[in-house]
Amino acid sequence: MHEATLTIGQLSARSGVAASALRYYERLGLIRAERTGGNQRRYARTELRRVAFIRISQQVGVSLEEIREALDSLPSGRTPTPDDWAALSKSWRDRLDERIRLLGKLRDDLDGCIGCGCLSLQRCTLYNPGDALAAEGPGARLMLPREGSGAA
Amino acid sequence: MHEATLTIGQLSARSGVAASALRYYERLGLIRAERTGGNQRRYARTELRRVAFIRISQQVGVSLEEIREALDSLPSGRTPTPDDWAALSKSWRDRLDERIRLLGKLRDDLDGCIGCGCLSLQRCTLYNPGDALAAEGPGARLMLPREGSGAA
DNA sequence: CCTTGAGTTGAAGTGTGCTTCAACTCCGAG
DNA sequence: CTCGGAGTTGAAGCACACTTCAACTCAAGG
Repeated sequence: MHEATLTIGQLSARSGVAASALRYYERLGLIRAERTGGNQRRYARTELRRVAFIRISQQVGVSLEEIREALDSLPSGRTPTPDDWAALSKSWRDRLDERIRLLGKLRDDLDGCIGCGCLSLQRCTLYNPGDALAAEGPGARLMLPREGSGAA
Repeated sequence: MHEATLTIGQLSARSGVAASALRYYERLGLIRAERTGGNQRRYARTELRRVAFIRISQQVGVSLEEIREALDSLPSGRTPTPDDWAALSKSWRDRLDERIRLLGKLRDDLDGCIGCGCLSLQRCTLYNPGDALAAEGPGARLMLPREGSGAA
C-alpha cells in the first residue's frame, strides 16, 4: 500500500470525485496521468492537490475553463510548491471577496425592498442592469454582450 | 400609451428580459398572460413585478422551479400586496444570508490555506464533504445522495 | 486458467436556462 | 388593401459539467 501512483479508483476515493469526472477533467486538460502497459491511468500523488484545487475553485464559482487556465500558469518543469498553490488561491480570493460583496449588496437592497415592498423594476436598486451581479447561471446566454465586466 | 396591458415586446423592454425568456417563463408557469382575439399575449402590469421577482431570485441563486413554487404561494384571488412580496423576499433573505456565510467561511479557510499552502484534501477544512457549500453548479449530479442538507 | 472487479473508449444522455430557427399569423400605418 | 414589424408555435440548438451506457480489456486472487 501507499505506492507511488494512484489508480483512478483510488484517486476517486481519496478526492471524493467520481472517476467519470476525473476522466472528464483529463479530457479538458486539468489533470494528467501516466499510463501502464495495459493503458490504465496512474496518477502521481500531486494530482490529488490539483483535484483539490479544482473542487475548491468550483466552490468559488470559477468555470473549469478558467481553472484550466489557472493550472496552466503553474510552473511546468518542477512540482508546484506550496507558494505556487498559494498564489493561485490568492487570485481566487479576490473573486470571492467580490462575490461576497455583491451578495451583501443584494441583501441590503432586498432588505430595503422588504421594507417598501416595491419590487419595482425602475425604482429599485435591486433590479439594476449594469450591475450584473450573478453571471453564475448556466445556459446559453449569447444575447448578453458582457463587455463591461469585472477584473480579468 | 400607458395602456392597461403590455405586449410581450413591451414587457421585454421594460424588464430587460428577452421575449424568448418570457415565453419560457410562461411555459414553466412563472408568469401568465391573457390572449387577444388574434392569440397574442397581453400582460397585466402586475406581471412586471413577477418578472422582477424572478430575476432578483435568480441572483439569490434560486432555481426557476423553486421560484415557481414561491410564486405559487402568492394569494391566488387578489392582486398581491407589497406585504405579500415582502414575505417572499424575506424567505430568500435567509438563503442569501446562508450563502454569504458559507462563502465567508470558504474565504477564511482559503486564507488559512494561503498561509500554509497545503491544499490537502484530508487536513484542510476547505475540502470538507458534509459541508457541501456550493450545490449551485449545473449539470447532472445524480450520483450525490444529498440527504444531510441544510434548512428546508 | 478462470473469474471477477476495475479500468478503457466513444457516443449519447441529463438538467438548467435559455436562444435560434422556420414557417406562419396579426395588426396598425399609409 | 398592402406592407412590415411584431407576434405565434414547436423543435432544435447551445453551454456547462458531468453521468451513463455498451462493449471491450486488464490485472490479480484462487
